[in-house]
Amino acid sequence: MDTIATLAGVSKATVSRALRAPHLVKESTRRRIEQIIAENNYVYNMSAADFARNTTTLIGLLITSVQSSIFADFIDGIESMVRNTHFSLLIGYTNFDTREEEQLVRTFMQRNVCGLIAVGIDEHNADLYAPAVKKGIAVVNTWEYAPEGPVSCVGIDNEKAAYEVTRYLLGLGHRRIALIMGPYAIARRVRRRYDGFARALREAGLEVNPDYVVEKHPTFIEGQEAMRRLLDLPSAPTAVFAASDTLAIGAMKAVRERGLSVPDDISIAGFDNVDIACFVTPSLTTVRVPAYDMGRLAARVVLDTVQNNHTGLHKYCLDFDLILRESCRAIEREGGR
Amino acid sequence: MDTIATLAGVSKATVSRALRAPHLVKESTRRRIEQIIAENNYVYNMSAADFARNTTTLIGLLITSVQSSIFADFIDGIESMVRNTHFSLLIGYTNFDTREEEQLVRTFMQRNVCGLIAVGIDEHNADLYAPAVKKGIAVVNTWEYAPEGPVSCVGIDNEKAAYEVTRYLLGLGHRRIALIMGPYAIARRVRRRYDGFARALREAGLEVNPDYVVEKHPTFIEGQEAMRRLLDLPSAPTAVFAASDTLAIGAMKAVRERGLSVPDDISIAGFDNVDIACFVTPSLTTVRVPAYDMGRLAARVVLDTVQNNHTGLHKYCLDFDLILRESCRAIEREGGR
DNA sequence: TGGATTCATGTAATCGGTTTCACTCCATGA
DNA sequence: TCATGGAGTGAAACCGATTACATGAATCCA
Repeated sequence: MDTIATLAGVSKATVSRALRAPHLVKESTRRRIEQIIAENNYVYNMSAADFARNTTTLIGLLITSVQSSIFADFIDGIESMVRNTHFSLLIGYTNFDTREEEQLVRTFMQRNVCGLIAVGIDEHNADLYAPAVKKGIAVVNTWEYAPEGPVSCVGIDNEKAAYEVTRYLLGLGHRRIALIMGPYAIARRVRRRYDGFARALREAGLEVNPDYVVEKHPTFIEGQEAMRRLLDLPSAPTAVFAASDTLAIGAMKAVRERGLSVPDDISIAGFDNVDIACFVTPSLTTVRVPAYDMGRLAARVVLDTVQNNHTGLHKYCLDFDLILRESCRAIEREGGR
Repeated sequence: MDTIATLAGVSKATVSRALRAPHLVKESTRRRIEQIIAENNYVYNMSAADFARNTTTLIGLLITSVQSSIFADFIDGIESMVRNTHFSLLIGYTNFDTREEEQLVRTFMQRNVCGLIAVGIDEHNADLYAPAVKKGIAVVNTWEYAPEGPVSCVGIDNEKAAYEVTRYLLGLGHRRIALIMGPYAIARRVRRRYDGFARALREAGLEVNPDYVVEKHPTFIEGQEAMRRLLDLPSAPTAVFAASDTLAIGAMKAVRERGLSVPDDISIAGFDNVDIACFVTPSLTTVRVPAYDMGRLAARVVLDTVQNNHTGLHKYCLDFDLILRESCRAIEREGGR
């Protein structure tokens, strides 16, 4: 930059301004500087700038893993906001492990990120993010709408969504309804889905049968395993609410391998509406989670906070949709089994 | 750090060494420093360190998008190597767009990354990475094994894989074989798959029918569209090689919606072996691409180069496997249609 | 026992931007 | 005509680590 300054016959202060605050520099000067920069293929040193300004244009993302495809949508959304800005995205996996999460937050703090986007900041790890908040970093939690939480959030009402799915299954006449979900302890969003499921049953005068609640990591294989276990029960469920499409699709396979049919013998509903949901047979009844929009909005909250110095918390609750397809059917024979 | 130094009764040079090169500091001193750091919740300023050392511990990743699930595996692999190191992963989407790629490389250079991992550095954009190579950044191309390329690479022999799939379909008696693939111009790995497909046909005394080659972006929907087009042909193919599982699964839906059966009426083979491939009905015959290992290895090449100052190019060719499942079948009726 | 070597640490320059403050110049309006 | 103010720019301090070099102490070997 010193070289550029000399060549342009100005001070490096002016060069710096020409790049970061062009409105402070005379039009002609700015153009001269830009030309000289282009001619001398000078590379702006963002590390130096970050250091001098004691902040960066890095946004840290904390996510369990990108495997679940719904998370890919989410990242796409974030990326679409970040693209064409001078911000960049740092990605870190928590692997469903609080230790890793601590480690990542620490790393991101050391890297002086200007924002943090997380999937699942819960009550018990909120204080993990407290130093970041105190430092003025824009922290945004996603997936679960938590109006009372200590950080900004962009999410949906998971309890209500699960409630509505369960209500739908009840409305089809099902009484023996099982739930396959992510590990209960893992995240508030998971617990909220359980809550919604339980509330719908309760309101219908039913109890939650512990045998009908299976906790599994959201993969196809574990969905299959969960369903096998349910099918082995003396009184198998007639409907299954899988709290992710991945689990649902795995469960569908388990049903097929027993020679049974979805939805004739067992109805299955999913959650997420990933792309594949309408390409499996039967196509999957599920809840559309606006993951892409959630990502966009979360990124926007960060950019807003940073660029416009917009302090204060943002709280967004996005809509979900119940998407009815072929995998659920009204129960025909009255009286069960 | 000055504060820590004062409290510990040493110079900040010693503090710095205690953190970055512990072996240079006496055991007792190091422990005292560490304790004081813990007590005073000091946050190491990586920006400052990066600036001082004129390099970073950031690795830039250039990828089209993480949508294709196979890329999620890939990133998982990278992440698994990066985790528990002091390196971090910067992610950037190229969106199948060379402009974006240029922009990203520029940004990553400005951010002073120590390594770049890319999916698809081709002949025509190799010079885009030349400045990075010249600067000493570890650049690793992935997916396609290119022994003669100007950068390190970790990939598979896409030509051979496509050749083997096509040979397999020919071996089942198919003669009217179509190819659905990503946009031809997009990447060498795509062209190589075409080459392998064409070679197998040629060796069997067949010509590539231009109507049988459909270029689509790798999504379910575009796979469905491609298959519809093929089914509308006066002489539809009896087998389809889709150059990604996503396309294949989309194609399977198009077949079903015409009331036809996979594999009874049409055989379909995919590429990638994504998780879902064995959960669809029929399960998908495909090529296993070792995406996770590719990611791990690519990251390892970067870390090796940076940590051990290991210059020179690394070239790795990984194995693929043809995975036979239910979606392909020997043709029964001789003489076609 | 003296010289060489190694270990442990301190001193101070350095990295390349940003930003505050000061200054000049010129247009404006009373 | 002169005070005022804004636009445009420069000088220089500053950010917080790293690291080359220097120094003193301890250890080793002949």
